[in-house]
Amino acid sequence: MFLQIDPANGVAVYDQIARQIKYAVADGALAAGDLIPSVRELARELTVNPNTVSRAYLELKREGVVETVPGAGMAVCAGAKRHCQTQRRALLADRLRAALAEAIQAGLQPDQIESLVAEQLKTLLRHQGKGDAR
Amino acid sequence: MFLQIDPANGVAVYDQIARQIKYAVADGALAAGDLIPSVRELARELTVNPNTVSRAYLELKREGVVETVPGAGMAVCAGAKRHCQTQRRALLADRLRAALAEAIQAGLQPDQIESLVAEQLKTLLRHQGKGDAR
Amino acid sequence: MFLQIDPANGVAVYDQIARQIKYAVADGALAAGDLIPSVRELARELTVNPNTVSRAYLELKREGVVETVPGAGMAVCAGAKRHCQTQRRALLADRLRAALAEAIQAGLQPDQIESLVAEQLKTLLRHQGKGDAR
Amino acid sequence: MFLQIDPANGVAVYDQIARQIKYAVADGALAAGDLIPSVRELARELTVNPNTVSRAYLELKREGVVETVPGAGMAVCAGAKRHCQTQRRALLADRLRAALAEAIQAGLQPDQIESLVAEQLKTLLRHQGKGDAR
DNA sequence: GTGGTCTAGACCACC
DNA sequence: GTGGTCTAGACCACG
Repeated sequence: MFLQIDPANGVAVYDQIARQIKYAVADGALAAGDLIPSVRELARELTVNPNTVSRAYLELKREGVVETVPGAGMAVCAGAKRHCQTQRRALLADRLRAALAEAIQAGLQPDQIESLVAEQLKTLLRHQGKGDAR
Repeated sequence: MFLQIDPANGVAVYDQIARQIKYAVADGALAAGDLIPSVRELARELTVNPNTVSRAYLELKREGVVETVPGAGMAVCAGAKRHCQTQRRALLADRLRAALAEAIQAGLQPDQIESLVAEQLKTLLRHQGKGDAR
Repeated sequence: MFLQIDPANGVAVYDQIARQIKYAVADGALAAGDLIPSVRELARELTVNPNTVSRAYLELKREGVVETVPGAGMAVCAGAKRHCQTQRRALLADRLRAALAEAIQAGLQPDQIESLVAEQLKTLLRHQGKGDAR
Repeated sequence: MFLQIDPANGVAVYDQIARQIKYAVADGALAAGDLIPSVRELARELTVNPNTVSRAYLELKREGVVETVPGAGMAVCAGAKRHCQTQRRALLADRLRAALAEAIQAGLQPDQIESLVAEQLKTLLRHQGKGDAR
């Protein structure tokens, strides 16, 4: 599977898993009806405890992104794509807003903030262009 | 004092306190030699556990932002302003980078990200212009 | 056949099958000596794993509701009707008791519970009267 | 605390805990702002693993019934009472409807169902009146 | 094979 | 003291 987990990220592992699967659904990489990897399989692949994967899947089920198909595994729900797209945008907007708000509150001027954003974005895109092109 | 603490922020309370004091120093709101509030006073004002304030002050002392002035309290160190400005930039850059990195990893295109940033920034500045200009 | 299976029902599929067949026997829709569908046939019809149907039939055989007729298939036993009627009453009483017990434990007053029951029953009967009268 | 857990209930222990706390909130036994027992304390009291309690609390938090107060524990949220009352009614109505629907589908006549309900309810109330009067 | 639940015990940050 | 996360390993029902 296509997940990249960083255990020392601050963000909980189960959350990283859930989020990236939601992103995959939003992106169309996972379509309605597709089975996601089994708990044990993904746990093995990420070298993570099955409970951790299970918790991520629980979260996804709770949000209506996947449903369990008895005996088969867990499959992406019908209306999940739209839900994930909406949520993705809201989530990212929130995070950005929080970061920008702190910059403002810290006394940075708008042009300073803009240059900071531009700089970070450029760096990230360069890095991604080089090695991270999955 | 001029601090705004949100206990349900994700960010630890002690960290919010320390950070906002550093921002004040970076901004010149607190100048070298100025006394910061006593632990007990600030704790009462923020309705926060004194231990929490204490930990924030410990952090500030460790970083050389403030120093104990026997018999008086704690005062902003000489030279702290430059240090705080540098660190402020680094802190904010980190937060911004994290948010932008997630947007990239979520599959958003650079132009989508830029428009998201611009939108959020505009909203924040408008709000701040009106009432929130503390 | 006349079975309606809901795989996401909480109740196990094999149990739904076994129960509905017993209900049919209790009701007289299946009489002593009648052949029930073959495992493979019913499995195909319900788009369910043959093992699942098999398990349901095993349960029915174990309870003495059906018996294997060599060379023919499985037939409803003599005397099964009475047994099924008794068991049907017990099964349904159990389910009702569980639901009512939870209502009591949730702090609802007896009259509140009664009105809830009456309301649900009325709705169900109206719906069944219209289209769902299979 | 006032919880009664039956580990052999079919219903998951964590679910029993979460439900009964929600019922307590709906009933007013727990008011907004009240701290619920700590994970470890309740685990000890119910002789259950702390993880199980934790999972129940996670569920409650997710539903907006409680929120964590850093360093203090978990407290009932402001609007929780109404939410819990609404949900309690919906939940119980669902369970009743399901039980009644099965009775109808099993071929019972409305008057048979009514007598079944009345009988079970009477038994339950008598039992509760005798020993279960917590 | 699948998911779901539970136990036991550990480590962490925060207050 | 508090909650949050993770690991490890077990048992269960279901298909």
